[in-house]
Amino acid sequence: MSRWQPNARGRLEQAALDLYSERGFEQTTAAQIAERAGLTERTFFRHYADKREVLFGGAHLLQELFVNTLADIPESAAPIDAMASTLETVADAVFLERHEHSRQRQAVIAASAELRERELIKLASLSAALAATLRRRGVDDQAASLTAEAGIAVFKVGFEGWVGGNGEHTLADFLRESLEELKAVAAGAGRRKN
Amino acid sequence: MSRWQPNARGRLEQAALDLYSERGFEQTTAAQIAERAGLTERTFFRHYADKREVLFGGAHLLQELFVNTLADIPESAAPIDAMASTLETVADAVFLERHEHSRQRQAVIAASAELRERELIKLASLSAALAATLRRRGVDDQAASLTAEAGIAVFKVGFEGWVGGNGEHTLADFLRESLEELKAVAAGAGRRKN
DNA sequence: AGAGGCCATGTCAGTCACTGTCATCGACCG
DNA sequence: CGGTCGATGACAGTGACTGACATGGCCTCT
Repeated sequence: MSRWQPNARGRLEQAALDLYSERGFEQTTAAQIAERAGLTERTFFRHYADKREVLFGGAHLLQELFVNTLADIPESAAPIDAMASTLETVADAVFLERHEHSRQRQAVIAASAELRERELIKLASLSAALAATLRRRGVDDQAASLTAEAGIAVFKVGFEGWVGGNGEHTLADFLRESLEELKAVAAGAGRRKN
Repeated sequence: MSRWQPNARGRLEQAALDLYSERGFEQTTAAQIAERAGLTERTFFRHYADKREVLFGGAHLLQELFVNTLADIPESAAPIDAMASTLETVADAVFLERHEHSRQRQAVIAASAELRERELIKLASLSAALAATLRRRGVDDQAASLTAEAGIAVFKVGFEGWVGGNGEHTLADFLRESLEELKAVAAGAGRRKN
């Protein structure tokens, strides 16, 4: 019999997501999350640097997956194709079974400006890491930054479409569509309505 | 003789930028900013919703300028060209005489994760406003989002180059270069080093 | 000119995010 | 069995931010 229940982090994350969903992020105190998880406020802040971070615990692993996936693609591929392939691979590896979970999580984030800020800086960090990986593959500085930023833009737009959809199409489907649209736009052929 | 010195907001902004530069954002308290501006902490928070916002007072006006500029471009222009033109027009209207000021401000922001978060959400807001403007011009939803995101990416990369440069070239110069690079990247021709 | 309202600011008390410090106590190691 | 370690608790403190109310020049209306 151990002194504490196991998986403190997991309990904190679950309690936080539930409370943020029920009453909103701003209306939830760290002490309430800790209490629901059977811990104290002080312990909450030992596991997470701040109230928002508890929703982004997986971001580091996700970024690693992105970077490793991109690094494993043959350097013969054009940067934009390497990015496209990376996005699709990660989408299939992580987001195939998570439509409902992603939807709930995204709803919570969208409802709070503070959480949106945190999500944006995570995406910026991801973009910087992808750009650095492209540079290691021999891509020019500026081209690497722009390829990574474009990839993130494609991901944002595709993800938004996927989360708002009914689950009939996979995230990878949305990403392919989004990438094609970006190529069309960059070529000066932005699509008109209808 | 009026009861208070005029231009409270301006004094607060100057005091904040100075203090953030001198001792860093986290090491500066709102009370210190207010004191240097000859006001109280409470008054600081009457003018700015939080400690970060004092550095972003002009963002709303800048966004308006972007949107109005884009809205004034003939609808016959391709979306990406309208975006490109908008970026250059704004660059020449606002950032011609501000190289040193932009450099100092950007250094302060880059030094603080919290300030970077705030900057990212301002850029996201700008992107959303530009996308909405493109939609009003008859551009398809997804194409509008991607054109706006691409424009912001071009702006980020160009701005970074300009701020890091010696002032020989204008921001508009950097933006043109960045846009060309994005077009090359999207076409599958990302530039290699050297 | 005088009355009254307006509005930017001051004052003060309160909540909550987050931190530093020290105590506790089961687990594990030798 | 004694000692160390690691996760947690307890508690006090700082600083961001808010709500409520007071103050006193300034403007308007008469």
